[in-house]
Amino acid sequence: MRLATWNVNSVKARLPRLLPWLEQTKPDVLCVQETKVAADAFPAAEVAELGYATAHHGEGRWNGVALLSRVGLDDVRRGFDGDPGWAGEPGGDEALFDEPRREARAVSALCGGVRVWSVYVPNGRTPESAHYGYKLTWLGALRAAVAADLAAGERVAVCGDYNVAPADSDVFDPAAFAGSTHVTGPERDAVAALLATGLSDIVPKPMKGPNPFTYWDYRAGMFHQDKGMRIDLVFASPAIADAVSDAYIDREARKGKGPSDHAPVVINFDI
DNA sequence: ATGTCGAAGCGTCTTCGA
Repeated sequence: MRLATWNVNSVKARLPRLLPWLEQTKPDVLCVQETKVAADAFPAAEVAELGYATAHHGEGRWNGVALLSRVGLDDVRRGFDGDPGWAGEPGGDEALFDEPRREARAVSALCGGVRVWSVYVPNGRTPESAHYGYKLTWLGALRAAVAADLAAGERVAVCGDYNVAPADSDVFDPAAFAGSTHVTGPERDAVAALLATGLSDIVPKPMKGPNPFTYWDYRAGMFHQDKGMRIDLVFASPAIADAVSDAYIDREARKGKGPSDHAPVVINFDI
């Protein structure tokens, strides 16, 4: 089975890159993040022509996650129990409202015998913002939901944009991130706690250079200088992790005309 | 490392988030 995850930064804008990539790479399952389209606006017909069924969880301007599968797509779950929701404006960093609203940041389904999750973890903005607290709480709730899947005996792969670099080696210069989100102790602890439910971090090999980065800012030639981060992660339960035959970052997809700022992570395994 | 990109609003620019 070939499983991939890709933050496409708008599925509408990225369709001219996504469709050829699917044809070339032929993943069995692709986890997509930041679709940025309403629930019914995912280009499902276009990917269906390539043999993929779609489960999309979307809300419009922000967020949005999807699963594309050609090996089955059963028991689809949009969101998860315990999701705390965000009590602010969709784009703001302050909590303003009494009633948090759940955002389209997680979808899971059974694909080829695996409970596959596509997740888009809240950014956190700054460590001082309410959004940062939301990020930590959200990760804690995700941990509980994934633990329930494992307790139910499912094989599990939690894939997506975690907006956390697990280690200093996952950023181009730790000093440049002092005081920033993505590298703080509490964020790394929350990700470690998710792993501690019984998952392994499948670290992909970079196809060029020493750094396993999956994201490079569009600005300032960051990609060409390889000033990136590893924030797109695949966490897999033992039956999968022990069966991985290959794992790589498709940096070719970050090149050329109209790329996403994230590259796909692809893993192959035999179960 | 703040150099770009994408969405949305009533908009052919501005604002915001990432």
